[in-house]
Amino acid sequence: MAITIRDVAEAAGVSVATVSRVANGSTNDYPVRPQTRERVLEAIVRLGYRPNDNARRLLQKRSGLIGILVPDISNPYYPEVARGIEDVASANGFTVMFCSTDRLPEKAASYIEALLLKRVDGLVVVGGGDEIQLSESSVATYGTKVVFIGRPSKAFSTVRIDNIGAARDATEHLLGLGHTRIGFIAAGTSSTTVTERRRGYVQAIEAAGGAVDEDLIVDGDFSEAVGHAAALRLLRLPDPPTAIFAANDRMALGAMAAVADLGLAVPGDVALVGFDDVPMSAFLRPSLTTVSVAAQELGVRAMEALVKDINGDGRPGRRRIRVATRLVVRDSCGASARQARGRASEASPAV
Amino acid sequence: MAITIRDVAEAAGVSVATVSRVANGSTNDYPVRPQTRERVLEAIVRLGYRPNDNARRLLQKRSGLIGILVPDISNPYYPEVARGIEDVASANGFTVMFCSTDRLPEKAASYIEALLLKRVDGLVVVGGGDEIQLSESSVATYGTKVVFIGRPSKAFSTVRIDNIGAARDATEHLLGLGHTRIGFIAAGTSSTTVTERRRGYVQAIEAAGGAVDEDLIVDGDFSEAVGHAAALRLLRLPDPPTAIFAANDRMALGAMAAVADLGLAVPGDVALVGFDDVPMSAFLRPSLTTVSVAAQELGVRAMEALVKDINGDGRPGRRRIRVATRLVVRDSCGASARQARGRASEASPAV
DNA sequence: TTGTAAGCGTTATCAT
DNA sequence: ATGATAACGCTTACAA
Repeated sequence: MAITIRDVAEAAGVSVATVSRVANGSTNDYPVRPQTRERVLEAIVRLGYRPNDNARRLLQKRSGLIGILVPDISNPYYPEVARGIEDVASANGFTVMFCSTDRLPEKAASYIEALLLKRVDGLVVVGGGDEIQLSESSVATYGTKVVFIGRPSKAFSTVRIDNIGAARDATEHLLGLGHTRIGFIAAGTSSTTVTERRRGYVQAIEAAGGAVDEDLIVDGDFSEAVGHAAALRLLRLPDPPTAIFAANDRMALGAMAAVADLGLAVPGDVALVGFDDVPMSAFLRPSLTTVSVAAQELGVRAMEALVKDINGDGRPGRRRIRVATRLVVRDSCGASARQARGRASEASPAV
Repeated sequence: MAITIRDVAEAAGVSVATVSRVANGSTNDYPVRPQTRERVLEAIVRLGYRPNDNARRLLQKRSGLIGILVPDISNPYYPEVARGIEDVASANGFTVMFCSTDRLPEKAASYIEALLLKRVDGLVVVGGGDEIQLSESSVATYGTKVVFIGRPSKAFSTVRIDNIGAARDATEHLLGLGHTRIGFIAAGTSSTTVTERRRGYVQAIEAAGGAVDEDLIVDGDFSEAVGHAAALRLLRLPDPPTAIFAANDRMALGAMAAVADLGLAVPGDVALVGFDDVPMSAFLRPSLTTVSVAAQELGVRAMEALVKDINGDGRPGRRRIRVATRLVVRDSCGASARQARGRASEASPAV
């Protein structure tokens, strides 16, 4: 039904081999007489011919495909990571397939299966938790190279941030501001990202000689709604926290709303710190103090490692790549309280 | 190098045809003796065999692939649309390839080319502007079915919202609240989405007997940063607007920050209305009044149309599908000013 | 410089 | 119920 290489060959009066040679002119500098090349090119354009990628990939070892598995496409953090991956992938001639598991085991499994079926050359698994089951052997069968971002693994290469250290820093920052009761809004227990951030939180408190009050740690997922509910619960405690550390920015936004809904102020009544530094966070008012993770860089580093593994002729290196984080101190934590206070009081008389 | 159907056949002591039959047991109820099937299945599992999708697709007419082109993956609106597409795509056995053009013509062109090369069965183009050049003929060559979401087309099916009407409603809402000077933060001129929203804004003002002040219309892209800058410019005008209508929620967030940065209050000094109703908007304080567009439904409807076109045996219908929008009145416009005021004053005495 | 032909890994058609 | 074998559309030795 569609235009094939044979149609072009016939139209140009040459063999299919010649057509193939000029069609791949970019990657292949096989000698073809200019005049012939011209004729073939003309036929290609006239007929609108495009080589069938399936056929082409069939006899090459590579599919040229990279699969990306993210837990939740609606979290603005993941698109940033994806962009980093995407940039270096396309720079290296790979096409990216982006799949969101919604943290559902069945969806994750079916995507992994589909990607393996498609013989992706590489697989990037970003975050997520137990829902993702990826055996080393299943991936090894077809030599698929794998790299994890933000999740641990003994078997595969990983690109990670120091969640524990970053969370400890954030918590210490709050501690340093004089807070002793600091709430922590976690996000499930399945994801190591969160358990690590939680550990950092605990470490900081214990290092400061404090005792961890389990009432101050409340579970969530990663959404605004749950952050809102969690903060509400925290703030209605008999002895509520004076600061809240949320495991991600979206939940921090929810928490910020909860504080306002209770007639309280950030950071005056409740100091707030998030995690991720998604684009919106700088534009909240008060602007959100948060841990900046250079999401795009995570993607870049991961894909760079993948490209090396794919092009490399042996078994993949089990790389352990670390990307630095940075606590971005803005207004929500109260460290710059004077300025924030100033702004707020300016606002009051107006209307 | 990898396990092929022949390896399995040999291991199980059967022909490749038999292996193929049991490997496709799900879609194919060809009779195979249970005992034989068992043996083959065992070999498949033991060897970790997975049929090569390229080879398989090569002799079927369909690729089973759907391409999605979005302008900007970091805008939380698009992932919602993508999820709608994704859901019905996978329910119908299609795999989705998600591509973000970043509004760059070269990126768009190269993605389109790659998707056509891959013989995607369907292509969903979401939003975007001039950067996307898609000729009817290039797509027709391989029978690729196309549907546009939120962008007009004579040639292809479209799923759209009534941008003009929705923007008019939003503006009229502001007008009804007593505002006469209403700023509009646009977002480039290339996207019809924005030109239409702008037209609705203009229509509402003119219908109310007002004159459109070009100074009150300021250009932007779709980001928070630009919304912030645009609002700043608007509010520093000699005769600043008392209300601002932003062409999307991210810019509205930026505008909200700008208002606060000038020591003013939303909605007291400046009423604010956005467009999209992304998840965050309900959790801003004041919560953002915005036009809810049911992004997911857009995706669902588009993909449903695509599935019909792909399965349908003829040329695709040029469908014109409309999805309703709804103005979600929250606090930022001041319509529920009393409550909002109440909350704010509760907040003041606290610390 | 160009053409011929042998695969690539499947599925589908036809025998058996 | 099972097995040969011919495609599918392409690239690439190898021949010419």
